[in-house]
Amino acid sequence: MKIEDEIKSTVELSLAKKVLLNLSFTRNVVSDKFLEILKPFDLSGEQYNVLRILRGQKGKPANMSIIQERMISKNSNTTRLVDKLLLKELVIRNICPTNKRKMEITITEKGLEVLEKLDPIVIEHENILANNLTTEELEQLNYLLEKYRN
Amino acid sequence: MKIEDEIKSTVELSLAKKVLLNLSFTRNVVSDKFLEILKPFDLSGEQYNVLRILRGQKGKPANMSIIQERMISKNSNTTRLVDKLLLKELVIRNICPTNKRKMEITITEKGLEVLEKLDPIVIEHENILANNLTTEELEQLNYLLEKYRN
DNA sequence: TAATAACATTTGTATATACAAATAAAAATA
DNA sequence: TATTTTTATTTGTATATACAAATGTTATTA
Repeated sequence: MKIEDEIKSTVELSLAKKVLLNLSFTRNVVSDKFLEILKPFDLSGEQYNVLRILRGQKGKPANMSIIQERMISKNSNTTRLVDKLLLKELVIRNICPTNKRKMEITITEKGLEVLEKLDPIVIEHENILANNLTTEELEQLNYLLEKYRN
Repeated sequence: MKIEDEIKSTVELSLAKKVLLNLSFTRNVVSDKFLEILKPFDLSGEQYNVLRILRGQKGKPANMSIIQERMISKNSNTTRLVDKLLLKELVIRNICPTNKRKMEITITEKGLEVLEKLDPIVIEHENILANNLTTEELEQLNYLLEKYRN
C-alpha cells in the first residue's frame, strides 16, 4: 500500500515529504514486527541490540562508550539498559582495573543462550522482509538509504 | 558512510540484516535532525504529527480514532498527546454532540500559526535530504520501501 | 604537585511509548 | 426494555527516550 493511503492523508504530499513519511512508517512497521518476536524473550529492541554488540566482542568486554557508539539509536541510556540486562543476568559489569572510570560489560553464558535461541527467528524475520525484494533491489535500497541520510 | 561502518560492526552482516539496520539507522538520523527543528517550538515529533493531521481536516474536527489511524506511529497514546496540545492551547477538545463516546479535536488559530511558522523550515529539511537523490532515485526509494514492508 | 581540564559514566527529571485494563456510551439482540 | 456486545476513549503502570547536570577518575599544565 502506498504511504499516502497508509496514513490516509487528506492533503497532496510532495515527493520529498512522501519519502520521509515512508521511511518512518516502514521502519515502524518492521520494528513493530520485530518487537513481537522479542516479547516472549522479555527483551526490548535496544536490549537485544546491546546483547548483540556484546556477542560481537567475542569474549572481550566492552565499555559503555563502545556500546554507545555501536548502537543504532544513539540517544538510548546505556547505563539503564545495561542495568536491566544485569538484573536478568544476561551480562556482567565490572570496573576496568586499569581505568576506574570505565566499566567492562561482558555477555554471560545465559545471555549467549538467549541470543542463540533468537538467532533463527531473527534471521527468518529478516528474510521474510528481504524476500519481498530481489538481491539487486536490496542492494539498491541500501545504496539509496545511505545516500539519502547524507 | 556504509551502515556497517556507522555502527562499527565487528561481524559480517548479511544483506538482509544490513537493509534492516540501515532502515532503522537512517530513520534515526533523519528524525534526530527533525527533532532539532521542533525543539525551539516545544513540540515532540508526534505532537507535530497530530497538529498536521488536524490541519488536514480543514476546519472539520477529528475524533481520536481518526487521529490514531493517520499517525505514523500507531502505538502512541493519542489521549495524552492531545492533553499536551490542549495545555499549550494548540487544539480544543469537545464531546461530540451526536455520540457522547467520541471526542472532537480541532486545531486552534494558535496551532495553525505554529504550523505556519514551521512550514518553511520543515520543507527545507525535507528538501535538504531529498536533494541527496535524483527524482528518479526518490521514486525508486519510495517504491522499494513500500515493497519491502509488504 | 596543586589546580584545572578532559573523560567516562551515572543520576535526575520530564516526556514518550507500549500495552493491558477500566470506563462509559451506543448498538444489537433476546 | 433489560441484557449483552461493540465502540471510543481514558487511565494505570512499566519501560524507554532525551538531555542536562552531577559524580568520580585520569590527564594536563602552570
